[in-house]
Amino acid sequence: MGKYLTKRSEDYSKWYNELVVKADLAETSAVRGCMVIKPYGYAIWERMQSILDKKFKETGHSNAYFPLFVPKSLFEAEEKNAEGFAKECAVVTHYRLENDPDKPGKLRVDPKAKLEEELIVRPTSEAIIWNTYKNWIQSYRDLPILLNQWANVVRWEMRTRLFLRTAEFLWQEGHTAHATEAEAMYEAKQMNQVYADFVEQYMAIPIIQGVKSAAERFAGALETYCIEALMQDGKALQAGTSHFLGQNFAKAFDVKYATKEGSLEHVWATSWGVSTRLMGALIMTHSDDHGLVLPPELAPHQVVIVPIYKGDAEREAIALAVAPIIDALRKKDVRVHFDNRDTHKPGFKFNEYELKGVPLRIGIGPRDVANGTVELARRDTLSKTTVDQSELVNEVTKTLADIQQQLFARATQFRTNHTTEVDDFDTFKRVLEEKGGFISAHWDGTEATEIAIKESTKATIRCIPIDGIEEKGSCVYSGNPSNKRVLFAKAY
RNA sequence: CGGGGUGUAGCGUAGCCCGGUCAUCGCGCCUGCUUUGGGAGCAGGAGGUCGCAGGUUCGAAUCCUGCCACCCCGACCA
Repeated sequence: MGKYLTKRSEDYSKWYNELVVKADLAETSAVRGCMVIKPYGYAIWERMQSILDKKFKETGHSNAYFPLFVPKSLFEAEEKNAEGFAKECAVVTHYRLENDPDKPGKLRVDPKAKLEEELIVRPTSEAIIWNTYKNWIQSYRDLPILLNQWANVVRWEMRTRLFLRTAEFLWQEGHTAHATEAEAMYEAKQMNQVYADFVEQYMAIPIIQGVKSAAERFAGALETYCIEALMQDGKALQAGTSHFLGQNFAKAFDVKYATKEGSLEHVWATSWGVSTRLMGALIMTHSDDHGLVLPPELAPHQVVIVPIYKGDAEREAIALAVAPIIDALRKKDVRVHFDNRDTHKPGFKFNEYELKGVPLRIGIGPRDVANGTVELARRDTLSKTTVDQSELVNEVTKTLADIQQQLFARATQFRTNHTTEVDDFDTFKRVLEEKGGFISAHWDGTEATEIAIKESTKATIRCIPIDGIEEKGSCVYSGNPSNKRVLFAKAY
């Protein structure tokens, strides 16, 4: 176990926070419940952004930007949405400070500068966007509108945690308007699939696609599609959601279009988003007691080269030997970093890059220069091999692909081992307590049962899997008939 | 917002019950020499309004009151 980290089994929560800080990803900000994302953490987020952005463009979307502030009257227009977020809104009430006459050198809020209407700092942008769409849509010719925005949002949570639940977070939110219900439904499902592909193929995190129960549904949605992942401590994490909003927002903001036939109809809507919470999923899925483990597809540096030398002469000789290696790797689009700092020893660097999760490390010293070899070390297995320099590029690209695949396989195996089919409530409680993970069980479909189970066990329905098999059974709690299993878990 | 806990150097901490050479130790940082294939060693050095504000006292990191911040557990949540 790494000497920087607390053993996971003892206190996962502390382990996670320490890891985030030690791996130089983020720290707690002076602002309550917010976080500072540090350069290394942000570099990972940028990789996610660029990959997702490309996928959004490929599915016909464009980026745009809408205001941070939402006038209260707009915010409250869609009642369910407003009610859902009301308890966690930051509100701007004034627009000016002045010198405090009682405390020299201090400022106070100028009471004369009270806003006539309060501004809500967006917790999500449906309201401000649909108020804008109203002006953009008159005819079926104006549809569909397929927009995404990269933005920050604020939700004044009671308790916060780096990456998983911060008062301010970064995300993307897609907001689309369609002429027909079928089109909007297709869009909502399509974007959930985009998320699923991204998280599995790039982040190497296996997910379950499903729909939310009514109680867990997004405020204002008719259907919420989601991807659910399982963390190493046996708790579930909602990694992304895509909502079919029906005509709720169109009705609330009076957005109608003229059909080909000349009638006026409300438009159909979707919204979908993933956030910096995905960083939390990444950390909690792959990391071990030596630190972060990054899948090669996301790692800002896929390979780090650490030189080993005594004195300036050796240092220069190794730099000369390294130069063609870097060139060859970059030609194959491998993101490679040569850490030639003279201020830290090799052993220190080895540990530093393990902590930061760099997938592959190349060590090269005088011995290697003489033999035409390098030492290649894998982060995921911590194994080391000696590789001929002539074979290096092939070996690196092959190994990176293998690491990507192995991480996914390992996480999938973990989830399989921690998914339990259960048919009676005593077993349900025992499995949840002793083993954790997903519990696949029959549910009678009522909110009353869902609430009762939650109150008794703290487990919630994470999703109703979309590829679930029809199967006759009886509800694990009420015994009433059910035709499909759903996934329960304790969640973040 | 309810319950519990913690605030001492950049980080982690001892001291607090029992007020008085107690501001302790480790990491990190700086300088020099030796080192460099898994977190270097030795020597020297810098760094602190003991969370903030009051109070008690001859004297407060220590006792009392109030406030603030953070962490954990609830409720809430991407």
